[in-house]
Amino acid sequence: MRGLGLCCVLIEAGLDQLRPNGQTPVSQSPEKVPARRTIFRGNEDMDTVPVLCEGWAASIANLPNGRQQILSFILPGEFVSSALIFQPVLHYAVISITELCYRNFDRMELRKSLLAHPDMFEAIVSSVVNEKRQTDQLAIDLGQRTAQGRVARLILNLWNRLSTRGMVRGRSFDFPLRQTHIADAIGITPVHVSNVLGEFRRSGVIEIADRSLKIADLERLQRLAEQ
Amino acid sequence: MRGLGLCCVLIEAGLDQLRPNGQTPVSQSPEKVPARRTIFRGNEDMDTVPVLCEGWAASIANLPNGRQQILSFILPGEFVSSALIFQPVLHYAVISITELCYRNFDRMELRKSLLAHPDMFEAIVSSVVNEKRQTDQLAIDLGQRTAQGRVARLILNLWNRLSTRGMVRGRSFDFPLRQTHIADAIGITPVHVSNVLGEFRRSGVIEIADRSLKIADLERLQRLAEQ
DNA sequence: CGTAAAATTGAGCTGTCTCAATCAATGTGG
DNA sequence: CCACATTGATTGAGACAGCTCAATTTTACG
Repeated sequence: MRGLGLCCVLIEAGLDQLRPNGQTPVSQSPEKVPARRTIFRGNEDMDTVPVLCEGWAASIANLPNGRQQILSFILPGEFVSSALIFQPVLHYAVISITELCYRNFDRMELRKSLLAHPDMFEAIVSSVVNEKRQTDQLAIDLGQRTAQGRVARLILNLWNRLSTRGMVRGRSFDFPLRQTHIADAIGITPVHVSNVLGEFRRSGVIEIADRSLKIADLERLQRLAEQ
Repeated sequence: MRGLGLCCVLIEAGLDQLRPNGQTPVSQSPEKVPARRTIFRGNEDMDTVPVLCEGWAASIANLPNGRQQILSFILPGEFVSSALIFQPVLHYAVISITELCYRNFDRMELRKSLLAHPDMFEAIVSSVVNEKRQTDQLAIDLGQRTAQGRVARLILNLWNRLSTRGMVRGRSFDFPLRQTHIADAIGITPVHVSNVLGEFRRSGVIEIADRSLKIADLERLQRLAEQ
């Protein structure tokens, strides 16, 4: 494990431009978490940088009025928050969606090897920038698109991200989200999520069964995503 | 100017933890732009990093369907996009709101001095992280808040950011935004912006005159911002 | 197997939108 | 510096997307 830990995870993370030749930081042993738990509370001081190894998680903002907004779904290989590499504060809560496993890396150790390995530095930077772009895209969707457009884009977004990780089977993939997750992610009611997914299903755009989603009509889904 | 350029701008940027003792990168001469122009088109390759010196700008996403979302208002001293320091692509368009002035820094030169000056590195990193937090906050507002909450929060947000730059007079400040800017920023119609601002004005929460905004009842505005 | 959580469906309501008309402010050329 | 043209703001009426509340069915889980 020593000297391999981060390397593996970062390559899993799709950061394959990274090929460290020297020592790399090691993680503590992996942590397992059951589905549907709060892993981190939000506004916590953290001196480690957690990376998801298996399962799905979400980062989520809890508002004083009881509402909540999911800011991102976290997929295997991704940092829980790449900002943690640079600042020791986790701003939002993190919940597990499925059963999952993550590893903690020591931030100080990580930062040292960042400066030592330029390609690692680039890999991390591009992960920070990607995270920012995803959030920009979320804001655009929430500000300008209809419920149907948002649902369609969420599905396509997950499909694309899972594709690059080899986690799809053609146009089908594991889809562990509850409709409440979707609702909190795209800013509409669970009831309305059900309506929209119902339309999509009845009109033959998608098929959902056994926590698995199939894109039955990609073109139509893409057209819906323009709304 | 030589050796002073970036230093000044970065201190203007509120990054006052920065106190470089050696050489610092220099900017090209400042560019002036009239109000209401497109400064950058979006999806452009850029090998400079622009920093706003005077005036207000906004970064804005143009959707194929004609709609647009303002992702951030850019105030004097701020980077147009801090991601540009690390990647040579500007993802979204930038428009001038008022007449303004900005400076271009050479990215390569900037990066070199980043690595040479650790406190400069920290300053830049915290500006990247701040930008991310602002976007997260935008997504939360768009996903979970009513029109009134969004308008109230936008006003408070601008007031806070201008305060740290000494650009307020008590609870009044220059407010060059048109209602269409507000509409595009918070994802509602210009018509509805007018309605909400009208309510706020009639109920004595704010006063607007001569492109200047006064927070007349801060507590009430903060309560409205909870919605 | 039983209980809790999630999804579906329906009825009625409301916040925000669209369209449109009017009025005020801002900018421009003669 | 005025007259006109353009852009921005206000107001109203009607429409609709998405919400709330609630009842029922289905699925998941200990």
